[in-house]
Amino acid sequence: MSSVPAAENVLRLLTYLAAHRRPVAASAVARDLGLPRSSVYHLLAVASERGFVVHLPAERRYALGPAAFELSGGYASQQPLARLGRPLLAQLVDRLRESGHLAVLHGADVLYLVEERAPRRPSLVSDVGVRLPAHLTASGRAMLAALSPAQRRAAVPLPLVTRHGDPMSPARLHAMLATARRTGLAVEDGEVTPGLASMGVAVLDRAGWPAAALAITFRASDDAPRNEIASQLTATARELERRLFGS
Amino acid sequence: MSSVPAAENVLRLLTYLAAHRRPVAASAVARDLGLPRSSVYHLLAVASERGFVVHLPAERRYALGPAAFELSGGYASQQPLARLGRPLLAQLVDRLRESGHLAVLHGADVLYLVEERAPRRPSLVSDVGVRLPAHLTASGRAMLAALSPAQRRAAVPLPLVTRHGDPMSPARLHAMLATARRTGLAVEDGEVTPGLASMGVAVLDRAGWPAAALAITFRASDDAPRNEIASQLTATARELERRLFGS
DNA sequence: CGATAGTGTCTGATATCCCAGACAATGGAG
DNA sequence: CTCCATTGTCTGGGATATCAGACACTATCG
Repeated sequence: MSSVPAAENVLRLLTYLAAHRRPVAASAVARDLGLPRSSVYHLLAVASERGFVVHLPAERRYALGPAAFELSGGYASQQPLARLGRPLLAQLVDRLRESGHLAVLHGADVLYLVEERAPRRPSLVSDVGVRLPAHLTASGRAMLAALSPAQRRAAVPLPLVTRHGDPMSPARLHAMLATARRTGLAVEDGEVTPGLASMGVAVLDRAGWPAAALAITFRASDDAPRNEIASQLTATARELERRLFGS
Repeated sequence: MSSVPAAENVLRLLTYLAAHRRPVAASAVARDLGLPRSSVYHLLAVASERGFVVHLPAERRYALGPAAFELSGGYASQQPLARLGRPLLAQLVDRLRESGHLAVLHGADVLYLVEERAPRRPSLVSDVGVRLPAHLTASGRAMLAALSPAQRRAAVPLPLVTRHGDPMSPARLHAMLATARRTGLAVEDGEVTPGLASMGVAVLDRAGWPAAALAITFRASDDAPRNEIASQLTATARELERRLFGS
């Protein structure tokens, strides 16, 4: 425990609320975070005053407030990745008429920073600010492929499971990542959303570390223009690297 | 000051970082938040451990981290507005081929929750998680128009200024809001971004309070299909009301 | 290069925050 | 309706978090 426990606990509270798809009861917070109930009320009170939490008295529950949401705007401004990546991704999506996103690796997951939806395409499961396990997504695989073996071991938790909780073979992931390393392209086909496939390309920094990945999501049909997508996606990732890191 | 000052201060820290477009030095945090320097380092340390802040040693500055960004995903999930509004806005944007957004009123500002960019349209100034003064935007005007006079007085700070810092007449805003009230439509023309205009319609709850506004941004030319935009926008706002609040 | 200002880390005494617990209010089930 | 569980609010003493300050390190400027 840190030297500023109240500060740490309020951050744990926000993280907890963000992980829940529904507003949460104070007693659940106390139980799940292992904090005294009265302390939780204090934290909720101060977080409410500051706009990070809203109390829903009718439901006797708490949810994140506008100030929590607003951090995303600040993050996006401070992060060159999102700021420089967005217009490039927008152009790519306009050209290909398929939806795309920019994601970063965060622990064992990918975190989606930018999403560009193409016309007549559904909103993606990869909503901004949402996480998915890296090993299940094209973006995640592209980035994992670019890590050193030690980094990869640290990033990927065992045992591996699919999106539905079934076991997944490490050898299968290993083979996919080897292919991604060789071709520069990572793929995902129907594993996140049936009927949809994705291609991902890592955006590497000067040290070869995957700072991000760009991906395009398309219908998994036989006539999908995979070669076109692959070459445009790769060119866009290279351009983003150039803008971010110089070349 | 609250009964949990460390919790409050770490939230103030996050708010401060979110308000800065660039990473920030610890000494600036201490100075501007009026906190002891050593306390700031403690807060930054715990926020870093929890992923809410990242330290950029090369610049000797601090920025928001991925956990801060991730709160936006949680917020969007918990908020029916964003969840139910996004697909409706997506359809509207696909139909009109113009970009649109969904915003809420927060203090004197609008806060953008959802943005849908149309093909070949620029990324909007109204990036998600960003604020603009309500009185300058179509969404904000639509919502201000729907407030009671007392609520409006509380929401709109005087003196009014334009985006470039010039004075703006309260009588002019008053006239615009009266028109918006009469027609159900609020407009903004070149004031946020030269050459671009927006139309906004408020989404009212059962008590007639503006829970949100939908807006469409388009080129401010004489041949813009304003009537088409107006009727589609209004229909979408009514549908969102129906889905959120029943009718 | 040296001087200076700023950054980061650490310390410890004392003021204050945190926790356990009590009580009031509310909601739901039988 | 009563009973019980849950939610929300409040209290106060002792453990500990906080603040002022010291020191080491780093970057910049003349």
